[in-house]
Amino acid sequence: MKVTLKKIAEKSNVSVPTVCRILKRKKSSYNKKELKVIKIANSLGYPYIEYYNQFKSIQKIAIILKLGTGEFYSSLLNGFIESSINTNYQFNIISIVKEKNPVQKVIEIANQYDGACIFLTEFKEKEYIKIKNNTLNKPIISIAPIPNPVFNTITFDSYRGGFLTAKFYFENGLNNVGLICGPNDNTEANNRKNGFIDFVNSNKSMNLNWIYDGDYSIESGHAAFNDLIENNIKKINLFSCNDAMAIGFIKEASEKKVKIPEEIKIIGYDNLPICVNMTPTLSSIKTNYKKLGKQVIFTFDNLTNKSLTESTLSLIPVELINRDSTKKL
Amino acid sequence: MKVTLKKIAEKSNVSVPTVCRILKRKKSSYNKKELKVIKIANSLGYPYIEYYNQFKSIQKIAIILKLGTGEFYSSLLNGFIESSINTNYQFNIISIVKEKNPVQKVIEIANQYDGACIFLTEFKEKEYIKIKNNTLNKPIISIAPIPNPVFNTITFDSYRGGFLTAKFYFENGLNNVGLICGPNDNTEANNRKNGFIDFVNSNKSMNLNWIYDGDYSIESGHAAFNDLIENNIKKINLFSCNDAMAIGFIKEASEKKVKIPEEIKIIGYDNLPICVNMTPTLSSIKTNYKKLGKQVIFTFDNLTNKSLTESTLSLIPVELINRDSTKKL
DNA sequence: TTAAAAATGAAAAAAAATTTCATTAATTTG
DNA sequence: CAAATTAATGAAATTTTTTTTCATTTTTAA
Repeated sequence: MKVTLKKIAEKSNVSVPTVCRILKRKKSSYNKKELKVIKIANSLGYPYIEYYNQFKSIQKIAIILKLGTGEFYSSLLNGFIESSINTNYQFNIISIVKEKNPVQKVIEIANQYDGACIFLTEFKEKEYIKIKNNTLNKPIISIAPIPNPVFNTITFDSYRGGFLTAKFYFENGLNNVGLICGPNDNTEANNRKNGFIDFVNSNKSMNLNWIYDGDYSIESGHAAFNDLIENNIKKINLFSCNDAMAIGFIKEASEKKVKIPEEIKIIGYDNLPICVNMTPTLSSIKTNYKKLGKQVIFTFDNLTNKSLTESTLSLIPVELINRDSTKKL
Repeated sequence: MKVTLKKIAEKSNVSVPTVCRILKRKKSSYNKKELKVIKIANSLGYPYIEYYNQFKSIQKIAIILKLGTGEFYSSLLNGFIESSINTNYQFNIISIVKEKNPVQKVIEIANQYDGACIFLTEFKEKEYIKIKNNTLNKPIISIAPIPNPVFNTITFDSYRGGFLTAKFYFENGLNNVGLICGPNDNTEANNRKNGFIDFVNSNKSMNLNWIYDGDYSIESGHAAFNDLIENNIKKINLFSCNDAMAIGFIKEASEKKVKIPEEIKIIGYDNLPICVNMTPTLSSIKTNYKKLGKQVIFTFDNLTNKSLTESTLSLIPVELINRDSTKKL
């Protein structure tokens, strides 16, 4: 049923004109009676309440992702939230898992908010186009890269991250390298891998002697170590495409008494807080999610203020943090 | 400006009556033209659109917390999200940090959603009462315990967790115990501590030989270890009120070549995924956040279906997971 | 090709919101 | 403390918005 002033008036024991006046008048402070009427109107769901519109400068943005366990998600979300402090943006984190129709769900959510920031690595061009066509006028940003971005995309320079890792080994005379890949349908994981491989291939002195296909999980880090041993490789310098797999790898190595960094060196990706509380501490590629969030907010400002332009791809730089897992001996 | 059918009609090149008919009619499927009108109405912010009301069975609940880094938050949120799969509830995670007036912020957020679930450990009775008085009719649940709950509160049986830990040491003949506390203004942390202390005090054979005041951070785990060494304690069985401090403690012990569990045994709290990927693996109190989420949803169902009753306190049981950090030698 | 059904917009009707205005209540001033 | 001023209120009138009626047009089905 539609909410009318009449109903609000009845509930609050004042006349319709009084309700009308209270709800449409903008004031800096409201007395008890006015607040009572406003509350009743709000609880009935009356849509035109100036009192609430006064605070409406805040943009509610949906951060849509597939949440999982592990420190990565806390770091990601925490950086994002930090970037929104003292801005007009309020980030609402919404996790979609096991949805029959995730595209439809994203469309519904985006339409309910003032904008959306999507981090769904399994979406491809087709899915994004469908979202775009059904969310007219909503500012939408993606933070998961795809080869041909439909929306403005802001992501880390993953290729550069992989590249820096290989470069580090090269510059330290460590030419015998190996790679633990992430999910191969994940563009970002592929970029990390490609940056590493491209550097190695461009330097004749370097040799990529082992590759393992992981899936970003700690368990695939365990499996990676066991695969390495089965292949009888004793000394190697590794790049794990995320920290979780590196953590699993180190745990397994520690149990099997294989020494890191003496025998095997390893560099992870994400620079999770746990990196400094492992033994050995884990070298990793640092991605600054607060920086990413700031760029997202900057882009939202441009999207809402100006007209929608072509979808650009912004790459936030990353850096290698050198710790004990790659210590020189 | 108020959105009227006239404006929608102008934008979509149809007459006012046609717009009216499209927006008020409930249908199972809509043709292209109808969808166009609905989209324009929606983009202009017209509030009475049946199309959207059809999906409105979904309850949007705000999960309000102070997000931080570390695996704990991922585990918490992930359990919550999992519990909402295939229900009528959509959880929206909103982190409030560095707010000048967090109480006012919570009130605003709660009023914008169909309900709220608050996890703000620094709030006390006074704050909750203010929230209650300004969010008439909104179902609100707290998952942070306070001594005298204002809202329905659902939380883990932290006291029991501490109790179980002490009991475990006692049953294994380990009577020389110590404690790393959490923030002392945090009711839940105090409950964990009290459960442990109360069991120890009720058993004359047990001795609480060392207490350290931590703050839940990894760093305070480092500090705790150094304090233990300064006090010249070599052998002890510890309960750390969360995993993060236990992780910091173990890291510091490993650097200083103090062996766990040979010299010191330690049990954490939260059972984070990292527990099984540390060396040694960390014994911990397991809190099942999916269970907690299910109970929250169950309570929401009761709050919305029936009238608001007194605020009850539900305690979800916890269990001790025994791993290498407390291994018998 | 024709008949029936559906969709449309002009006009009318109904409903809702807003303004006017006289009355009453509250506050300020002498 | 009383008079004067100001503010708040609701009935009635007015305006705006929504909804229905109905004749016409368009689409679909036979």
